[in-house]
Amino acid sequence: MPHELPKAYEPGAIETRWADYWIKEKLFSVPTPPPGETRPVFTLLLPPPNVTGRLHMGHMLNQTQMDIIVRWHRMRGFITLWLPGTDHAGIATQMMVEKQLEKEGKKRREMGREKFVERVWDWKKHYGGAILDQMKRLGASVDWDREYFTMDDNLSHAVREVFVRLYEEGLIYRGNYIVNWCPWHETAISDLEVKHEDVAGKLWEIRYPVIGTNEFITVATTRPETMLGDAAIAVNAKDERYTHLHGKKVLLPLMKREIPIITDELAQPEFGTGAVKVTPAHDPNDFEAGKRHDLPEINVMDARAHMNQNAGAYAGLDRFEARKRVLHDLREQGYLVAEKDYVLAIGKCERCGTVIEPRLSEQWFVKIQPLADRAKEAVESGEITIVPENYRTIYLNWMNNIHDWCVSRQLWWGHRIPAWTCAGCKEVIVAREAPAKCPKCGGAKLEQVSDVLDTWFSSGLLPFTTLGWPEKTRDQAVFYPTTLLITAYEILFFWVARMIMFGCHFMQGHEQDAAIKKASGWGDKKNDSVPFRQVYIHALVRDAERQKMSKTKGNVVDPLDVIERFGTDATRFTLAAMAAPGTDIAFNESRTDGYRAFANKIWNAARFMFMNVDRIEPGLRPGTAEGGCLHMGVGGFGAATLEDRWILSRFNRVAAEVNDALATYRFHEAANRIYDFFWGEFCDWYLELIKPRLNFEEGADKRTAQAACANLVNLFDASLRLLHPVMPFITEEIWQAIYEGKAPAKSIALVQYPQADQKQFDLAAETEMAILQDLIVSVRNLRAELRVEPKVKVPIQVFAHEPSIRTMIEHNRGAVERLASVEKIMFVETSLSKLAGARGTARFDVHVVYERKIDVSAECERLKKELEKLDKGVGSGQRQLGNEQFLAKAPPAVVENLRRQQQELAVLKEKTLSKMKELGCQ
RNA sequence: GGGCGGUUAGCUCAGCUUGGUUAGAGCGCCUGCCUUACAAGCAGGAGGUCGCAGGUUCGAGUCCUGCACUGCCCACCA
Repeated sequence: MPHELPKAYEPGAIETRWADYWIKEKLFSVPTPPPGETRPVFTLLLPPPNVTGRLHMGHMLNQTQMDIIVRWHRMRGFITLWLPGTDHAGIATQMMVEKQLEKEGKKRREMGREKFVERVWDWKKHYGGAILDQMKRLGASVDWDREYFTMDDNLSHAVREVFVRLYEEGLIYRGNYIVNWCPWHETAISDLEVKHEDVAGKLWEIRYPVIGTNEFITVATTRPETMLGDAAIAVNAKDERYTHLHGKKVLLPLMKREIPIITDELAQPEFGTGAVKVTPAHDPNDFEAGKRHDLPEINVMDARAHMNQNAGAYAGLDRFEARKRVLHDLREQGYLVAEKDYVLAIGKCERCGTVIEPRLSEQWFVKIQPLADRAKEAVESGEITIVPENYRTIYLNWMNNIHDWCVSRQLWWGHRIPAWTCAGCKEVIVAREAPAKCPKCGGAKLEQVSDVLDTWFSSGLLPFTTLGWPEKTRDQAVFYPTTLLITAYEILFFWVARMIMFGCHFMQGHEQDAAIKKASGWGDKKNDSVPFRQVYIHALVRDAERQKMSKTKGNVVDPLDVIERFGTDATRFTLAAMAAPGTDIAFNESRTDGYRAFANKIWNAARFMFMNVDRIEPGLRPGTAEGGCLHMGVGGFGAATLEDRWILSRFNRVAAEVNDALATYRFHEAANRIYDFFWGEFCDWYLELIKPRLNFEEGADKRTAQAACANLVNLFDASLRLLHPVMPFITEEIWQAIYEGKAPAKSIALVQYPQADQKQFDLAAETEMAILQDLIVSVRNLRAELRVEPKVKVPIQVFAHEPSIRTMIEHNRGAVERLASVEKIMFVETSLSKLAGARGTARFDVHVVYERKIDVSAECERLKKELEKLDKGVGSGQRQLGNEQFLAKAPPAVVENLRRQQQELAVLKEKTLSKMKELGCQ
């Protein structure tokens, strides 16, 4: 059946068809390998997108890179598991559903917890995971049979198990501390969820009258409303300005409360007045100081950051309104001394932007140091490697300055903390399942603690909970540790660090199946408790102006829109080609447009192939591709020509480079190598060179055409396999078309990735081809210089510097004539380089025999520029060659190269000068 | 207050790990071609003192130091 492909590549239809096919055929589902398995294993956990999420460019970059690496491993024969799932995303999801309720005029609290959670589940069932559907469009080759949700029963069970164990080990504790509190969400959040922002604010100086004196003591604050909860004034013991006030008391303005002057390190003499107000319930430093001096903790705000009854006359006011009133009253009563401009870093909730209020409340914390020590060691020892390496330092620095992790959230959506309070004795019981009665007092009235866990608590467990933990499963033996984690820098601390801490702790003593571990290349790694062996941190995708994409700026590029217009393959290729490690990507559509053209190029090259196959050798399919390399000229097709040997050598070199680049996550290098090879070498040269062989006349010997055809098909097949991880759709489409339903596998994704065969490297062919290309390009240049009419074929003279070069040119005479519009080639035995319309190189001189028609002034202008360039080259070369140090110290090959180059430059210069003279240039 | 990155053609970026041809690509621009795979193409061309200043070296876009501009991350100093 003849291959009929539309003239232009239309990605849309093809891509959805194959994406559906891959899923329907379950091509990427991985059953648990039984004991005795000896193939290497590659495991990758998809960073779970939020269940409320929509696909953005960051996901697309992340998933493209993962899919490239995953497909590459799969094609190289690894048992390749890519595990997908979604995160329940506590705060984000709750917020979204709450906003939805708001539109219906309903409120979460009026609804009650049970109904609300039901509603969220409802939402999840209907709309959750839209992002996974979007992923399918990208061709992400994940195992859909293993899809998980962080609140699935088994994962929730594991979360409780972890919590209880940590509690029993003393690594989780409960207590009253100052935490970051979001008054909008009305919940505690972790340090990481607070974003600091420099804002121009004020520093107010307030004076407090010292009781029993006429003096005042002046303090500075950026949050004057908190003074209502002041418990003391602190001065530094060494600060002589205040020595005489030690032990005295001040009268707190507005509240008319007496509070002591204490000495504490909290007050630094250099800052401001050297005296500082102490508000234990509203500032972490003050809280510590309060503990040291046994001060009362006076909380003056409620959960919404409105002033409470402790705030006296200000009760009921919002904190910012209270601030205004307090300042007003202080000013009126003569206590406000100064108001200074001040730049302060205020913390905001990363989700809603509300200014964080430090709040004293009872929360659950993970005691982090013991976990962090191990997590640090895992990276320091190299059991986990982080790429690019500079993130290693960042990670270790963070681990060195880590604080206990507040894991409780005053939310309703999430994993509820497995702890119960006894109504009788107020004892808190932590248990895997709801206890029937209080173990202390026997009371049966037990109520579960209402807090839920930080989302990252459960996602930090995923590397092992998705593999069946706490059971000891075969999946764990095979797939744990996972091989790699590919993720964005943003969640290095949120997620990556926590997975390392939890993994090292809970999988301690775990051993991967020895045979698999060895086959996978981890035989010498001692520590199998780590959640992954490598971490690759990728860049951020920004907009074309390098701005961070954000909804508020309105500069978000929707990947699905880009895909719609340019195709998934082109979009994937763009991201891969721009993903040089370490630098952010400024996403630029014009690049994608260029790669759409690349897809079209591949498409049309395929049309060309099919056109010839159908005519010359219908039903021809690629031969055995042992080891992924090509076998050309086999099957009695005759000896390989120069272009065959050349392209085969080039292909193998490119395959080596691409494999090498992928092994080190140099995605841009892999993509560019393939691009340059396919377009610049395969299409521009190889296809052009074999056209005469393919265009055999009826009645002539068909064998040459058949050989060319076979080579073409083999090479195309191999190139598609090489490209497949980056552009899975177009490669699948053409690959399937080549095999016409008789493919050796269900998908190109399941056949072997090309590996370089060093035996196919052919330096001679590459050198000869370079000369031939140089000759053809030289003639084209000369034709342009001489203004030869486009269709006129011209005779050329060639002086080959060596007989072998002459032979080579003679053998490829047809190519020169065809590709450079040459009428005939005349070989001469004398140098031609000084003639007008001629060019001399190290290997040959060539002269285009044509009476030139030249625009004299334009030509003179051009020659003048060329001369300047040459002069520069000659100048620097002469300087170097005149330098004894250079001659003595530089490697001989470099010197030799320079000498030869100088000779060539000299000839060119002389020629340029004589041309100018001839034209009468000034 | 610490830490990290970027600065190369009009635009977007490679190249720097390992110093050595006349510094590359895509897009855009100019010239000429509808050459039966592809005008989303082909051939040719213009365009860069590689942010600035020093240093190391026979030789620096590449290594070192400082500076400038720019972006990001971390940080409980009122």
